[in-house]
Amino acid sequence: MPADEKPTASVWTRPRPRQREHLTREQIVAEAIRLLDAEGVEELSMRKLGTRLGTAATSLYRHVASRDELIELVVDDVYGEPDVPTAVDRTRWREAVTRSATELRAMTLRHPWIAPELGQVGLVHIGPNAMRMSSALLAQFEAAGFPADEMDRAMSTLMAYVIGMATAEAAYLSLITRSGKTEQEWVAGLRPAFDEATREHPRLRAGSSAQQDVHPKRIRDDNFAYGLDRVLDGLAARLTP
Amino acid sequence: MPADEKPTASVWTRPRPRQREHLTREQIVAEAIRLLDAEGVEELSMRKLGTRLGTAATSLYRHVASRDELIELVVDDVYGEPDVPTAVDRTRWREAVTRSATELRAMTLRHPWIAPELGQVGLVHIGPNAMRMSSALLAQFEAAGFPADEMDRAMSTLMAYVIGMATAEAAYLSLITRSGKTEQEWVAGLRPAFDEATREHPRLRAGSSAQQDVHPKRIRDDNFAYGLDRVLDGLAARLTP
DNA sequence: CTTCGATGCGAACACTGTACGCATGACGTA
DNA sequence: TACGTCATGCGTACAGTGTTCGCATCGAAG
Repeated sequence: MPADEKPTASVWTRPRPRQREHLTREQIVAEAIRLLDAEGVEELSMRKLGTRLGTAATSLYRHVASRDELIELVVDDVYGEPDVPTAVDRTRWREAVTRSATELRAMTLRHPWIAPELGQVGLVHIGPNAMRMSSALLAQFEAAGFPADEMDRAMSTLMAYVIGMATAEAAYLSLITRSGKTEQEWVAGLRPAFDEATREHPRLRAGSSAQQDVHPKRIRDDNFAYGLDRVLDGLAARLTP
Repeated sequence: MPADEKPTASVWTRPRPRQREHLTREQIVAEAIRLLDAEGVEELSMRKLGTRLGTAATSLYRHVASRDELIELVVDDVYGEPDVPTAVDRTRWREAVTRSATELRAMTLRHPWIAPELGQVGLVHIGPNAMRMSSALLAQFEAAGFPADEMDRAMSTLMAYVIGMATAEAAYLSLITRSGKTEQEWVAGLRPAFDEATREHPRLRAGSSAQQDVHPKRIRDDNFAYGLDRVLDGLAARLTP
């Protein structure tokens, strides 16, 4: 065997032709979501994703135009998760909307990395799942009795609240995850710095110190429910004059 | 003159010692904001920013620990822009809050790149400007008569709505800016694709086609005002039972 | 068996954030 | 005036990024 043989010349060194069960866009998106959930958005690189899928990074470009497009696909895929009620009867629209809002929040908390993307791609997505979701949500406001020219403003109001709130929570939880501590440890550890920073703004301290012992997750759930109720109160007032 | 002389050996090739008017953190932040406004967040690189300031990229690290920290500084600096009323009398809290919300939205629209950052850093910032702003806003809810344990929930509700709405708008406007067209051209150009995409969800088309001739900016302003009024209605209902 | 389009992939390019170490300036002290 | 010290600027380098290109190889169709 000559020493200078090219690597591809030997049957042994040449990589076995891989089992050609074709790489699909769906597999790529699914694995990307797994990677994003595990490591966050800035740890998603094409090479790392390729490795996880057992392919070279550049192979991904046969199925996806760019990293940005991949993220668009990933976002729309996640939009397929929330289970928003479709058929609604007139008297229970508020239940349905509450349920939808809760599902959307849960979606964002399951995938905290999605929040900044929503801020980059916008809240109006044209992916199929996002459209299905929006359409179903809009149907709920229609069933509630909102006139046609007010329906989408009502929906935007709700969506803005939900996304805004969930974004704040997601960012907060991402920080904690990156720090490697539990939420309670993290809160406790930050308290001195927080007290120091709020020395000049004692008002900001009032609300949080009252609930010092309550489980943080409970607080967040309550906060979300409180605001959601206020928003729905305000919207409902438009229906019964 | 020997041919192999090192560049630093000659008085002529050696760069003149630069006028040492020290680079400051303030200058860096200010120039970063200018660059971000002009080119967006992913065009902000340390080298490009250095060039604009007439320094080497690595010099920036004497004043700023990392790119991420720079962005934190930049975000807090922008939080210094909105003019939120501080002293409020009991009967006019709603005016004050409306004014604050409008200022916050304007801030986000002036600097659309800030929206994704809010989703990454969180809505609760510990920068001095962000804290001053939060404190002033909270004072308005206090003046309105919200009990201490409800004040910050009310504020969070409002902030979530404002940030959510402004984020959506900012993302939308960023897209348009990047396309190089005016908002009206862009809307018109996208209409066919939109109609195609909404073929299966005709509900989504209803609201937008009704306002086809209205100036888009007007629509956005109205949408924001509508939702803000609903949120404030819902909050106000807690004060006068 | 041959041909052909679709797919995987190695190499390369331009670019990124940032660590390191050296040079140079300004400044307090002798 | 001379020296030492410290903060600052910056050239170099490294590991990593997204993406393009061209070649190799495959499955299926003719």
